[in-house]
Amino acid sequence: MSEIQSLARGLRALDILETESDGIGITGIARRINIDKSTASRIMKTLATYGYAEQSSETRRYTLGPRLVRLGQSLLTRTPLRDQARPFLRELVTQTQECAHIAVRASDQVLYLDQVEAAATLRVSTGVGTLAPLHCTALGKVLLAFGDKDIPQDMERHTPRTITDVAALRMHLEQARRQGYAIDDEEFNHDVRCVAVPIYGLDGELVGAIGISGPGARLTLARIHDLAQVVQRIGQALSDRLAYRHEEYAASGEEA
Amino acid sequence: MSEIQSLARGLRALDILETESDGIGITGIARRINIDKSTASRIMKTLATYGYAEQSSETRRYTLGPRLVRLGQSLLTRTPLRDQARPFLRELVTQTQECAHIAVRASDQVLYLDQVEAAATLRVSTGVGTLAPLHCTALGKVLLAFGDKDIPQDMERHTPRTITDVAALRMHLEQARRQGYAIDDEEFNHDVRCVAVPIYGLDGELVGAIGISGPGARLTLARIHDLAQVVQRIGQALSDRLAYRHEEYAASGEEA
DNA sequence: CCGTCTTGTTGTACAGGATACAACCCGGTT
DNA sequence: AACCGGGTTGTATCCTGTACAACAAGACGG
Repeated sequence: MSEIQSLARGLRALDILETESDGIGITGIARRINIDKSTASRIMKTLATYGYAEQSSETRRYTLGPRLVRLGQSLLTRTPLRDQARPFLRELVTQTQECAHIAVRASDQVLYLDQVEAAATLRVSTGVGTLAPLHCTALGKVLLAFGDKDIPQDMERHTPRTITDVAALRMHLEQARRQGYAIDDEEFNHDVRCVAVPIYGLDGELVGAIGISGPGARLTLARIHDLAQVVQRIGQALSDRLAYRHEEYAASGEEA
Repeated sequence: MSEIQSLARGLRALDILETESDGIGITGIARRINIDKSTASRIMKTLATYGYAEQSSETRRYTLGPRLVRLGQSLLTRTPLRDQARPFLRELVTQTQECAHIAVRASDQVLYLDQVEAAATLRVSTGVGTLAPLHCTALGKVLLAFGDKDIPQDMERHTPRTITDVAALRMHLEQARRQGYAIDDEEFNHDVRCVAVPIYGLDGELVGAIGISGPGARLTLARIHDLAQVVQRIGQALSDRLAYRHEEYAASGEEA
């Protein structure tokens, strides 16, 4: 009633296409979402006519369509944050030799907007566009601690160290707020630690988070608190930059 | 009959969201696609539950959802071409001082996978993910001339110089094939010229095109034929690299 | 503070459209 | 030629998407 079936099926089909990088046929899709192949055929045809899917003319198999590139790109570049942050991410990598990430909040998850990878062979790489939980990532905890929205209900456990108790998390966030940064001590992935700090916009409101992550052996707890200073400094610089840009806007855009 | 109405409406809604960067309300969407607001409400709710749209909890307005970032990114990174090509694009920019692009064919259009911008103040910038016609762009004509698929039927006119006659285009492509590169002489945008060459994969099949574009004043017809040599050299280097990489893959057998 | 207007959500009855089944087509294989 | 797996197209049925209306919640202006 409140969810439109055929639309939902089309979206699920897109989800399936994402997992099948070599393309998938009508029959395969029909099986995966338990519908008749004739229905699947019409769904895919509709997706194709709007550019959301594409059908190879020879193998007849479907893949993701070019339209999605544009939509995704449009969303990424929409927030000026991403472009502004790039040089700061790079600086972070050269100073720490670890991978740097920037993320914003998307409903009840962390959305990774961009990353710059470190040169080390062993490194932590999170794909751009990845969604991760708020309660067990450094970036996510920053968004919780320094933002005004509340904590999501379900705190799924990912490792033995994941904080799954609301009260415990609340105290943890309080500490993060005091020290100005949040860390993830193998709470999401085994053997991966992260530090992150908030990024503020022009009016002092939280717009995102920036941080680094690396393998536990290299990013020990002792070292991570040292590196936190570096991350804080660069996060502050980025926030300053964002505020500065805005005044430019305000000055030049006044008469329009 | 062959197109599923409610799915199509959902996709059109996404298209609309792309144009409305500040978000748009239910009523606005309903107006734009001529349906009742109750229907629009349910469509948007479905899109939101699957992450394709997102509703601000305070303004109630909808924007594009985080899911799309991932899908778009997945499609872009799917083809290893893009990552491989980046350094070559950069090299092209330093050698020519013009913007460089890489593109592949997506059904009957050119899909711009990536670009590197030149330093010049006056420059030609085409957004990543942009779709353009095949018959009046240098990249597109390369894909036609060196590929095995046929010429699309409708050749829309964009400038006075656009080639709109099939026979004329066929001859034009024949010439491009002979000289090894294609040019766009203000056939798509006024005062913009481009040169492009094919990129071949491991088995010698066409995988894409790479080229540069710039303002007509700087990229004169005389100069463009000189620069074609540079583009050809770099295109060749990229093709070699792709072939080489493939043998690496086969040898090392990359992990999941 | 109260009407009024706009905007979003939810019930509900109806009919229009999505669905499943079957027939058909097309390439590849035996 | 017969067979088989996979895709497309008709068609009748009934489900589901749709429009209308009522409701809720702000936003405004008097």
